[in-house]
Amino acid sequence: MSENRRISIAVIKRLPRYYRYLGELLENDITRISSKELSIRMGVTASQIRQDLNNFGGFGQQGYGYNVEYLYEEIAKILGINNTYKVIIVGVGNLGQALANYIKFEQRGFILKGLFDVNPRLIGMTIRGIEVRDIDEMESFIKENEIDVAYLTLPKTRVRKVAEDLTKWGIKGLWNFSPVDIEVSPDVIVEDVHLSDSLMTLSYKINRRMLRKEAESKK
Amino acid sequence: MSENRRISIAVIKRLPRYYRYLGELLENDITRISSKELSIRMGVTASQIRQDLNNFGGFGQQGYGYNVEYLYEEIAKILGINNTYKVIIVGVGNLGQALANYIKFEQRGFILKGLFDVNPRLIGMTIRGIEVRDIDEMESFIKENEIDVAYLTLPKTRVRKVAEDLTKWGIKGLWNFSPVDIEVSPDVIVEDVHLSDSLMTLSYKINRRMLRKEAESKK
DNA sequence: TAGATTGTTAATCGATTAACAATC
DNA sequence: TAGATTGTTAATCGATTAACAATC
Repeated sequence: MSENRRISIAVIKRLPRYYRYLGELLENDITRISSKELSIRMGVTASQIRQDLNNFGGFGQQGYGYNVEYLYEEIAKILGINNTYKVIIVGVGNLGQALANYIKFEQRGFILKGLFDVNPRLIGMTIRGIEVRDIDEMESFIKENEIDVAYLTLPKTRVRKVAEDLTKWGIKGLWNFSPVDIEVSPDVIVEDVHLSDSLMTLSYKINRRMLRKEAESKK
Repeated sequence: MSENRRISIAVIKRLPRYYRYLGELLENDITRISSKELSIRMGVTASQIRQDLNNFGGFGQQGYGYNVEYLYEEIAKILGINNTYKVIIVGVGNLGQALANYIKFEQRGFILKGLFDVNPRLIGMTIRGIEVRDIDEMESFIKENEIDVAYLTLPKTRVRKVAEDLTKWGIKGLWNFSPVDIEVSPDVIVEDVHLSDSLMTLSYKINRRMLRKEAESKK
């Protein structure tokens, strides 16, 4: 493997899925797997699996396949989920509260440290023992607690300003749930979850399916 | 345009983003836009925009560009968000509740009709005037109310069974938030929101950024 | 009309799949 | 050793970009 190979985003997006399937294999006490067998389970080509993995190193063994536990751990390392990240949530509405309660993210290394909102009715409330603070306190909080990542679950009108501030204050990553594209310095990683976009894709596909059926029934 | 051209998933996934940008243009009273100008705003090529749109029809005019409002409406039609879909949410935990409260989805045509859970403590509760029902009542409810779509926000151990049932009962689309891949008949559309996968992608990118910085500082 | 910009064909680029020598 | 399966190169396929004639 070459240390400096440019890894395409398509490959990166597939890694969590490999990780998920390997986790399931582990749960079922399966200790080894070939790219062929895994490809059948996942509905992809064996070639793609081998190509993808070999971007990061040779984790398999000729004639044997892959050791499930070893590969699982290696992918964890690649994904960086052995690290921990200190997290704040900005915007403690419905979605912010839901994410705050979702403990599975902690298992991926994302440790919730603070909650922020502008709404006086929310400020002072606690979720999982963490107090909701006024957004004015955010700068000092980030610096004192060395916050790495912010989940952005606030109204879209305020997102750009907040993202700008967070960038200034040294945030490393933003998990953005607002339906806007954030433009910040390339030093800050932005990962978007555009729920509305996802729903529109669903709408498109349902619609197309219905149109197809109509067309067929006319034949 | 050819009615039966196979549209790639990449194109479809870009449509909501076009729709979003056109909406912003409308808000700013911009009535016309060229592919060139839009490409600059969106950070893509003008060629890609024209190619994408021409999968569905010629919406522009030589020498003029595109009429923003017209194109906006046409994309809405393509996405099928002028239709309405009757929705239930299965699993009224944190995320299910958050989605139930999110009225923006209604604007996209997804009308919430029912909430279902197995937890006796949740059953009977109401959100936005909609009662949480026992999951045992789901079959009759779907048939009586002609439900089109289910949001799946229940624990992953139960998702596969529920998806199977819903398929049997004639659901058209599933918006799946569980970290599992659902396999149902091709008549049912599944759109996944894998939050955990998204978070791992964020982790990967932050990690890579840090490794790069380290490497640079050693030079 | 002249200038602008589309719709569309052709060229390029990148990602996926196939093939197979290396090797466990 | 013989069989299995990887890692990797080569071939194919599809998506993106460039170019330009058509036309408003």
